[in-house]
Amino acid sequence: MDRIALFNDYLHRQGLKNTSQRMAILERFLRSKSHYSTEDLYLKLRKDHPKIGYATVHRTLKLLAECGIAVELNFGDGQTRYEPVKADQHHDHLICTSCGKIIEFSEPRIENLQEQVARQHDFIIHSHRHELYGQCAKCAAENR
Amino acid sequence: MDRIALFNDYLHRQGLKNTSQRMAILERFLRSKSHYSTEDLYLKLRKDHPKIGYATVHRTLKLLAECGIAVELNFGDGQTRYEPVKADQHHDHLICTSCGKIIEFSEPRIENLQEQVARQHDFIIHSHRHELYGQCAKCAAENR
DNA sequence: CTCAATGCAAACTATTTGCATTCGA
DNA sequence: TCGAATGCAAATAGTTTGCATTGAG
Repeated sequence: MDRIALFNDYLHRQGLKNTSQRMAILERFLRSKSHYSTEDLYLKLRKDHPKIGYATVHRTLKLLAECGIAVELNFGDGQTRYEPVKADQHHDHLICTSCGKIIEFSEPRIENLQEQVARQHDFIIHSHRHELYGQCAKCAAENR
Repeated sequence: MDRIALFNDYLHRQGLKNTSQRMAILERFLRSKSHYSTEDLYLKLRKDHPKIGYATVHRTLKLLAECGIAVELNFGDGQTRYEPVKADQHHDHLICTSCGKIIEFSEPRIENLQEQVARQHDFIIHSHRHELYGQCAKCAAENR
């Protein structure tokens, strides 16, 4: 089941409605390569769908996060970002604090260790956030 | 050098001044066992120092973060929290999304893997954030 | 038809800032 | 004395909400 079907399914189960706005937002969101703040996505959508309001984008992103299609990310700059969940390839982030570049990484050995830690504390992990902040090669070279 | 001396030193190097408010804030902050939001700390301080303003607490916490005495934490609830850095024992967090309980953990093997990942991407890590969200044993039992 | 969704503007919340006054060095 | 710090109030920024209208089922 693809994510569009999954969303429709979720809406139906919750007694919510499938609107053209929601579809447009989801569709555009899924095409994203990077991380969208509500505003980013709102601005992108304006081009093809100038009538979609900011609040609708915001509410739809919340919905997508609820049903597991999106994850909320918070890099500490006071902006919440959303990114499509790829069930098959979980990843975390390296964030360059100089240029803002975001690199994705995934490291199964870290995930394993997380599970070990959780078990030690009788804790059941539902999600996690793992971000490494620093400088990318380019910025490190420039600031020399 | 303890952290009070370290702060004084930092202030002096930056041409800033050591005030009674800053000392009171630092002192109270260091006694904290948990994580303070600006407001938390402001309220605690009101008892003994009713004249200290919110903005001063906020600005001092920023200063403490700058000089490495505090770290900013962001658990995604829209509140920035600060916690004293313990140079000797870095740790990350397990956060119960049911009761809000926060458990600290540290796992050197994860830190090592982080370094490996960074190296692979020509990245220099300055700091990181690693949080595991889920349910603690108690909440998991209750919600059954 | 009915109730959820939308779009707009207004409300909120946490954070940050401007400024007159106070105070440390 | 001089510039930094303070406390207050006001400004911002991001997020969320109320409500009249629209539209899906």
